[in-house]
Amino acid sequence: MATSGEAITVAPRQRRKDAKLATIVREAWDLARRDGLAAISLRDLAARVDLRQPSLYAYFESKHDLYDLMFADGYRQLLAAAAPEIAGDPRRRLVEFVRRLVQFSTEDLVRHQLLFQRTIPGFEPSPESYRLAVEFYDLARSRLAEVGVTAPDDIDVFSALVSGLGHQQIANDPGGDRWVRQSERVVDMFLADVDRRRGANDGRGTT
Amino acid sequence: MATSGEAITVAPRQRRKDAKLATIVREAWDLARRDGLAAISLRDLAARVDLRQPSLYAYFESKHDLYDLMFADGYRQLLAAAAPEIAGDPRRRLVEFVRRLVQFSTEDLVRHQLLFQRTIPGFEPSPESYRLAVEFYDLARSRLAEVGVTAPDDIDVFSALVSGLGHQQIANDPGGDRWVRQSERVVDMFLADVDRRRGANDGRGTT
DNA sequence: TCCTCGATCTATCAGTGATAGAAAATCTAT
DNA sequence: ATAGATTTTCTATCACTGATAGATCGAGGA
Repeated sequence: MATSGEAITVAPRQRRKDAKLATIVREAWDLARRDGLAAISLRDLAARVDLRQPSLYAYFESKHDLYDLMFADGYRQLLAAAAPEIAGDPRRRLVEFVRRLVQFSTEDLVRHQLLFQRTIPGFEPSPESYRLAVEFYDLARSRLAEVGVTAPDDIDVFSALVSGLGHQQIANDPGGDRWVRQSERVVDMFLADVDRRRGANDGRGTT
Repeated sequence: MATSGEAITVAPRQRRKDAKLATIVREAWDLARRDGLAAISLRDLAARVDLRQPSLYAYFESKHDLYDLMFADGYRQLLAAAAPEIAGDPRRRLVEFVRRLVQFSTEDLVRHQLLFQRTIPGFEPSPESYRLAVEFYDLARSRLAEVGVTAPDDIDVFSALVSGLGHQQIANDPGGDRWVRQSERVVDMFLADVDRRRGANDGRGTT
């Protein structure tokens, strides 16, 4: 009675605030998609959630703080898109993982900019938000480990391949699949290279 | 006398204006590197070139137009960095070409953002500036043709590899060489993949 | 029922890009 | 050399931005 009483009485205010904050973040994404990430107007945003502009500061401390909320939200979306288990052998799991990442990039330009490009002057994710990013990179590393890739250089090269596919896709064929469909080829190319180098110095390759 | 007279009399005004415009663009890059691309203040910029803010509008029509001048300037820098001839066989020439591109990206974050990322809301390069970008991509295509790569899919994959190296380098190791030094490996990986696929359908690969 | 404190408001600030129109500087031609 | 024309720069101002101060309102707990 005592504990549940406390929890319930504290809840309603906090619950409404959390719900409204979620609405704010959702509308902020919508505005960003319409006008551009840096062009979000707090007055526009406030109007969309039935508030005046200064009232927003009850939900975040600054515009950068709003970007931080969106950053964390974006990485949660990424984890939700990338984490679900995939059936099949490790190679196939890696291919599908890559395909999901490139697909994720192409779905939302401004989300891609906020998560993967340093596009807002002065913005840096908070430690709490950054933890979500690290969580994602750990997930990627584990997918790679499943196919036996653990060397830092190999991981660096792999990260470049994936980010390159995503970047080209969104920059030159937004909404299409011109680079998404290269996912399997690029993974095979990468795995063949790792194999070839593991097979060792047969003359070319590493100097 | 007549023609040279005309040319000389018209020149001084235009020459001074061109020189001042060059100064403005140079100072704009400097401000962008300090404060961020989107955070350039026209009043700050004007103060640096001994003008008041409205006077800048004699040199460009809007802030987007300033970005366009910087965009063109950036691609001229890229062409200057990438175009010089390279000695050696085609493969070596391609490796060095890629190394130069990745190096170019890492040298200047905001330049990379303006040239390769759609970071300024609403900004699109003018046809005249875009022509410089096309010129660069033609140069890249010719380097690829030298090693026998002309298929659109191959070019797409190559572009993803290079942009991925540049992106990771500037995002995660600005000023360093963690991805720059993977240039040769990535080119060899790519060429081996093209060869392997040219060697044809030995069971895996294309479906 | 009172009263506290959280939520929202109005009013205002300095700074932004952009425009209008006056003043100053420079070149051209008589 | 001087008058006229043109270019360049200026001051003053606009609407809009993110942010802050302080008053007002309203729901929750005693």
